[in-house]
Amino acid sequence: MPENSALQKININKFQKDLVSWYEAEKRDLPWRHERDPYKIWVSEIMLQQTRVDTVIPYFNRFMEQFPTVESLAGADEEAVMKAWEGLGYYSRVRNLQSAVKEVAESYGGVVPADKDEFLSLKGVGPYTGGAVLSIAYGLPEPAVDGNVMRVMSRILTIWDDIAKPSARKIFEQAVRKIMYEEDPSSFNQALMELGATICTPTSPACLLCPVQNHCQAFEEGIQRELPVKTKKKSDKKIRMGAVVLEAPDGTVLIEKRPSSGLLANLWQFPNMELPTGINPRSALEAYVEAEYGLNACIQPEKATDIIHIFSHLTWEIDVYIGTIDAKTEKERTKFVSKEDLETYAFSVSHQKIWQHVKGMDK
DNA sequence: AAGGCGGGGGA
DNA sequence: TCCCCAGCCTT
Repeated sequence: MPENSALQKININKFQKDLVSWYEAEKRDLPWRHERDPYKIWVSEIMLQQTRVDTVIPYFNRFMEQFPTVESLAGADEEAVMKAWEGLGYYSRVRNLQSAVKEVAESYGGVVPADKDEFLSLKGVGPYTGGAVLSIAYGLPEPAVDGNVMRVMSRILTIWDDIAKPSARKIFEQAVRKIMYEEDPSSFNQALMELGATICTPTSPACLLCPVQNHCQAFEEGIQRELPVKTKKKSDKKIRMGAVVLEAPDGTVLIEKRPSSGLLANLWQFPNMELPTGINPRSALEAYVEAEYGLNACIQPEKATDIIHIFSHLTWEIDVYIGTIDAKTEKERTKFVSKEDLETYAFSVSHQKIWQHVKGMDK
């Protein structure tokens, strides 16, 4: 909680008016801003978690064409839903979303609950998403504290808590509650986020264009660049991977579905392994294919390409090989698919790149 | 409280 | 390079 003095310096009524009138005049035209359907607002908020607006827009439009209602998503084929999310990242979001939507269909008669406890109990709905949907779709005066809001509020009120710590969120939620514009919580919450996204940016905020400059205590003291306080995360790990595209005599290719939990859960991939140091990747892969799939692989000696893939917490360096197998034995999570069908499966981006490269070699 | 979980764009 | 993005879940 900011000290009382910080909050008391704010003329709350004027702050609300300056912020919301700026928002009404300047807000970006975004697809979900044409919608009132709580389901559609909800989907947009899930997609927007840790994901930029420009990235989300085409995914949102396609998703709404494919799954326009609670019922359509609740009844949709899981593979089709994963394919619609392919490339967007954080795939547990869509698994949880479909699970939650099914619960809405079954337990709430298909109506997204407007009750805070009920909505927050759904899978994948946390404090931010809960506040966002309840305020935007139902007009409830709940805070929706994301990274933008913490940055904006830390500057307005000079809040020095470390926003990297989970405990900080409650500080900002309480601050937002105290200045909440009860007449229009939807516009107020979205205005705080819009300000953070377009004016009150992390580095070099555009304070001279800011509609609430007069209310900003960091600007008054000239310390807007020192806020918010955020500790750095540790550097990431590097992992060397070997992957192989194996073709059967009939021209089909072996793919495998990843485990149902963990990194890139339920996405499809080519056979791959973490490479032990000091061992020939080709022979390591042949032994792996034999042990894992019971298949006798003949892998070309030269690697086809290598791919660097950077996640937020680790890096894969993938050596890619191609080869052939003489038999087709499918196991529980493997499939042999034709080259035309392959692109109907949802792959991680790194393995999409593997296929793009191998496909191009055929010419 | 800390770490896993994707991918891309901007400084 | 590093940061950060309309965060949530598990441990």
